[in-house]
Order: sequence, then C-alpha cells, then structure tokens
Amino acid sequence: MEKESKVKEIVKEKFTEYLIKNHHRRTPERYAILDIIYSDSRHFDMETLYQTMNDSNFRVSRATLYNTMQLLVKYKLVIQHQFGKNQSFYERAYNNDFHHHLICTSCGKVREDRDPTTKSLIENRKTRGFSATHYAVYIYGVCSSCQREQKKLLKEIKNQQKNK
Amino acid sequence: MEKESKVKEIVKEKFTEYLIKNHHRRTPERYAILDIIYSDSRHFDMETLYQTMNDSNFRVSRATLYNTMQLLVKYKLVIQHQFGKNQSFYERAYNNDFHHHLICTSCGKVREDRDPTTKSLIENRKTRGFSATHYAVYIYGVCSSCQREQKKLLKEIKNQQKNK
DNA sequence: ATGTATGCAAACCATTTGCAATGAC
DNA sequence: GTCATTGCAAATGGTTTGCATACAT
Repeated sequence: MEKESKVKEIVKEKFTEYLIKNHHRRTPERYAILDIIYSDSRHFDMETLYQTMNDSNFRVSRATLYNTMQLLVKYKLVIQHQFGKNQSFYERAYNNDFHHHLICTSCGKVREDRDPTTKSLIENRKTRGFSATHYAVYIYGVCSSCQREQKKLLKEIKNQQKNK
Repeated sequence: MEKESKVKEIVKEKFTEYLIKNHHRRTPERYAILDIIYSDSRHFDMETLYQTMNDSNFRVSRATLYNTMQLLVKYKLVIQHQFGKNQSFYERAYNNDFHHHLICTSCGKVREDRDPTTKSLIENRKTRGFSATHYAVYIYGVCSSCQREQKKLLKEIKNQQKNK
C-alpha cells in the first residue's frame, strides 16, 4: 500500500517533468487520469477507464482520455497493447514487472504470466540497426474455463448423435 | 523455388481437408486467396492483399477476403498480427520460421528477427490451465533510418539555436 | 492576454453485417 | 434444388478530428 502511493508520487513527478520539458500544460484532468491508471496494475480498455473516471469524482471526456493516453504512451508511463481485436488495451509501465500475456482466443480474457528468463533473454538480445525501447509477448490459446466449456459442448454433441 | 511450390501444394491440401471436415465449400476465391498469401513470406495488410488480388487475374470482394482470412486464421494457415494500429496484419503460418517483430514506432515499418532461443524457451514454458496454440513477440523501438533522421533533425535544431 | 486543452459532436476508417444473386454440392 | 458463399452497400464501433469554450501559463 505504502509502496503504491510512493509509485504514484514518482510517476506524477516524471509526468510533470515531461510536461514541462515539452511545453504541455499540467491540467487536473491529466493528473487525475494518471492517478486512476496507477491505482491498478492490470490492463484495461478505454471504455473501462472512461467509466471508472466518471464513477469517481472526476468527469473527463473521451477526447481528453485519448489525448492524454497518447502522451502517457509517448512518455513511457503507459504501455499500449492490442490483443487481437481492433481495440487498445493499456497498462501502467512504471513499477510493473514484465509478464507474458496469455490471451484466450475463445473468451478474449487476458491473463498475465511473469517470466524473468524470457525477459532477460529478449532484453540482452542486440539487434543491429534497431534501438529497442520496449517489447511484448503475446501467447494465444484457450483458458481453462473455456477448455471445460468446449469439452462439455463436445460431449453434448456426441450424446445428441447417439440418441438419433 | 521448387520448395515453395511444394509448400503451396501442402497448404492447399490442408485447407481442403479443413474445409471438407467443417462442411465449408471449396470455392475458387478461397484457393486463389491462399495461393496469393503463400506466394510471399512477409506480412501484409488487407488493403495490400486486396490490391494484389485484383491486380492479378482474380477479382475478389473485401467481404470475401475478410471472410476467408477468418477461416485461414482459425485453421492456423495464417497468423494475424496487430502492430499498434487498429489494423490487422497477416502472414503465412506454415513453413514460416518463428521470428520476433521489430516495430519502428517512428515510421511503422516492421522487420523480422529470427530467434530460435526465445522460441524454444516460450514453447517449453508450461502454464497451468492454459493450452497455448501460438505466440508472438513484438519489440518496439526506432529503426536505423529513423535514428539517422532524428539525429539530423536534432543537429538542425541546434544549429538554428546557435544562429540566433 | 495568449494560446493550449477540454468537451462535444461529427468524421474517419478498418471491419462486420444484411441481403439479393451466384454457384458448389 | 438447396443452401453456403459471394459482392455490394450500409452499418458498426473504436478512435480521431474540428471547433467553440474554458483555463493554465
């Protein structure tokens, strides 16, 4: 808990630094958005963020959300993902351990999976003529609950054929 | 060259097998699309595929393209990517060595980078309650030509400030 | 005071969908 | 002959944009 609030302070400082350096204004909206994002370490989509913001005491327009997310991504305070649908997902970048993303192609849910080995492997891999800043690993498959669902369905089909 | 045409034959057979098994029709459009895709080993977007198809002697509608791509992805003959924009990219799945994707955040170009080590590491990693089918590694950064561009720009700015 | 950021609504654009016509089975 | 597939055009939905207003500097 205590550590979390410290993280919030640090990213807030970093954000301030970037905003000043790039001659952008330090608006309450921007800080409110950053705060909400760093109140949770999981990934989220825009609609969820929009709802969460407006359920909290801070009403923000979608336009401002998109605008601010672009800044945060550029400043590397937020990572942007696309898990196969034409929709962006985001997660905080600072103080967030590297993890693979296990994406269920059946229900669309995304699970995280920490993997320090792959992390260091990818990080230490140098590629001539390319200056890497960040990376992502997406593993597609079927999650356990969808596997159960599919087995059940298969069984039903077999039973139906038997009863013919 | 010879090997390539053999690959085409094999995927064609696989496609036929899947289509029959799933009671889908074997239309000339579907085979023409598969053929075009396996004429190139690089990734491509829908618009490019649409143009390529129509520049060749086979005119196909966008609807059919999207429809067929869904099938090919489902049958794992094609891999679908999203490199950060709300647009899908595709590449053939069969006989295509695993590679990382180096995505330039400046110009958007995507380069491939073979890496057998990471491949086996990810493949051998078992995750409880998740049955993985395929995976992708995206590395974001700045490509060499954009790095040069940026350095040049920086120099110009410095010179301008000097001349003031 | 100046001009950037916000909020709203309209525009955008890749993708999906509805439907009549076509053609694989 | 039947019904899945095609092609077209319209709809969808996440994201972007234009513009008047608000407010950080």
